[in-house]
Amino acid sequence: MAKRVIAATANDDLDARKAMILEAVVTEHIDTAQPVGSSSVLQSADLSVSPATVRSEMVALEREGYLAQPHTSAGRVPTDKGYRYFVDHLKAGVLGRAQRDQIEDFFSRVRGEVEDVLEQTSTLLSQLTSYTSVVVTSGHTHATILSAQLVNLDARHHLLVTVFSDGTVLKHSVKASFEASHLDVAEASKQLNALLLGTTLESRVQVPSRSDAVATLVRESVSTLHADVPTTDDEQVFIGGSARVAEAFDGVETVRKILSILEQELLVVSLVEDILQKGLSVAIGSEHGYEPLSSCAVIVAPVTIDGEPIGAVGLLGPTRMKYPEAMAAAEAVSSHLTRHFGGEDQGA
Amino acid sequence: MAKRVIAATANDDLDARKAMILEAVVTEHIDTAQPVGSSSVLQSADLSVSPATVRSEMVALEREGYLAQPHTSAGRVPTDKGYRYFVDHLKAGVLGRAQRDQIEDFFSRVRGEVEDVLEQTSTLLSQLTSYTSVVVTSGHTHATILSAQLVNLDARHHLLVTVFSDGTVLKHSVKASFEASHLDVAEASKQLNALLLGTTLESRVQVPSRSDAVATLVRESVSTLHADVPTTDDEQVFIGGSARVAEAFDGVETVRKILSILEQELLVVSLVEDILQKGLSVAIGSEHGYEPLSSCAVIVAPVTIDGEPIGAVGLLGPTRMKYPEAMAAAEAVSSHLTRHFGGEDQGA
DNA sequence: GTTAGCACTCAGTAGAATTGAGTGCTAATA
DNA sequence: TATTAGCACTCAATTCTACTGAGTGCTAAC
Repeated sequence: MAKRVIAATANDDLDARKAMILEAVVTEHIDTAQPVGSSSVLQSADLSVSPATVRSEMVALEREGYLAQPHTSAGRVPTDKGYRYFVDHLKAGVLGRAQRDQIEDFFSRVRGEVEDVLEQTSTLLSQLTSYTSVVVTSGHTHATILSAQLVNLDARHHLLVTVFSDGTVLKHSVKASFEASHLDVAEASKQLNALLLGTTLESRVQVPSRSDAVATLVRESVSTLHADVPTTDDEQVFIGGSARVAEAFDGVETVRKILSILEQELLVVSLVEDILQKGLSVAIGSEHGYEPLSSCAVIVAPVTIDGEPIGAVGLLGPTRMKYPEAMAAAEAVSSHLTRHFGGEDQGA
Repeated sequence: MAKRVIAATANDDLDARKAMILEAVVTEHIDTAQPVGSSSVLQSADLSVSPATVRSEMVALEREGYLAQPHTSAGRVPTDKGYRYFVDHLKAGVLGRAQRDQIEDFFSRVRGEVEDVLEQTSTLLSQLTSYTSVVVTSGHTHATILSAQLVNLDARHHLLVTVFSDGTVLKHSVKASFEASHLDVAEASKQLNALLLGTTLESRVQVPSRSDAVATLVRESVSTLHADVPTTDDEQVFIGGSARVAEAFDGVETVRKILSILEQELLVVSLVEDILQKGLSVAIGSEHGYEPLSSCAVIVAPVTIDGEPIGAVGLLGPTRMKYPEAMAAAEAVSSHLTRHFGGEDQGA
């Protein structure tokens, strides 16, 4: 009875041999998707012990929650905790020469609007890894307005077009409460530009309180603009390789569930942001709070400008995903993106 | 030998009884996804004949290519040709009360930018039908420019923001070949606006040939703007309910293939446009030229403004999809959309 | 032209037997 | 005390067989 004093759950570190065995199980299982038995462990790890020893170690690993057994007479499968240990003790993964080249090549070629670049990046990342990729941009609430312009569509409909310092352009249709003349709209446009120049979406601006047509237009425009912020925050989501979901997971129902989650962009954004906020770069199984995704692992890497986070790239795969490669790819792409948007200037 | 003179493949119409049998097989198969036997035909169609008679009719229908037999001792399954006949002889499908209400409700509520409306419409259509929906807008090459503005980002980078009569806003980053002063940019902006006002993306405009900074900026801006047209034509694609693919088709590989096709937006656009061009509202199996989608049926319905096609809504499902409901839904939504963008004005 | 009757076909299912990968336990060993 | 060989045991997966039954095509009679 007194024996049970040894290693409970407190100690998070495994002795060398257990660690090797765990690693062997994880890599093997990632490779084959099959439960791993004691003898296959011996083939991949070079331990000079017998299967029996490995078995007893595996019993211990199972007791400590790193491994699990699908059924009595099967090999072991890593638990989320097992994967976590594996990921935490990963030596910085290397990227294949080919992939490195592909990334270099991509970033030396891309041109065009930010949105296009991000969309293509998403495809790239997915091709690199064979997992579904996600590229999100956080709202540009910090960007300042470079230009605001009110364009007349018809008698009561106008379009407020705002250009931000980060190059994004927002449009908002403004339905006026009255019919305004072209001249009024032009004047309102001028005033809006002056008023909003240099402010951010979160700034409070002093709107004119007069009740004439122009002032009313200005007020209505500003309130339309600011009303938008709390709801959407204007994040954007680009998903690449959603078809990969069908490869990586089995079971129609699982595939359906994951796809339908990917369709909900807001959810994807908050998922990614949650993970980043927790300071993780990988969320395995249910480490993020979303049970519907508990059979997934999500890798994220932030994209920054001047140290400020402006978005993130992510990968979504099964918990048995190829962490080293996938993490390396995500990191490489995110840092290239960071560089791309930071030092913008290598174009012809 | 001389007997074989009767009905070859020429005649496209079936006698009443064959038609009833075919219809019974199609509806039954759509319902159950199973091959349909002679006796179940008799249950759904009210023919006062024996199974044996039905069988011999089915042999004929098979010979003429409307039905097929998965294997000798199974019931019959409709061929694409069978579905085609079914669809062509469909009495105008009715929409359920609930769905009608849902559509009404949706269109009475939607607000906001065109893009948002279309995206939500796509979701709506998918929910209505449980199929994957596609909403595409054809390029707005016919829309005229209401406003063009050049905004200074940094020394050499400018953003050309164009507002079109249809409410779309385009942005193009212009990399200048030299550093321009703020004043030059402002002047160029003014000239661009004057120059482009009222033109379309396809118009030829007379650019200034002087070699000063402003004129060069103008030239570079215009060429950037026009360079964009032939490649992208600026169609947009909104896909709703891609998760439905996993429900509607079985076989991981099929699902994967279809998903990966849906990811290629250009392909989707041309698919939809091809079908419309052929004057079809449904393309069954390989009636469109895309073999990868030969297990699908695609329903399309155009969206117009003043008779001009400005886009389309579509549904993608298995060939055994619920044509009457799906077609009715697509039509209802497309006509609501048409009305929504035509008579824009029911807002508060 | 229609139908009853019948032999036939063949996917699907269920059960039984077999296989084999892998385990846990125990007793011997270093 | 840690390791190991040996062995009985477990249980998913596979294979085989037999059987079922839905559905056919054909033929001969109506």
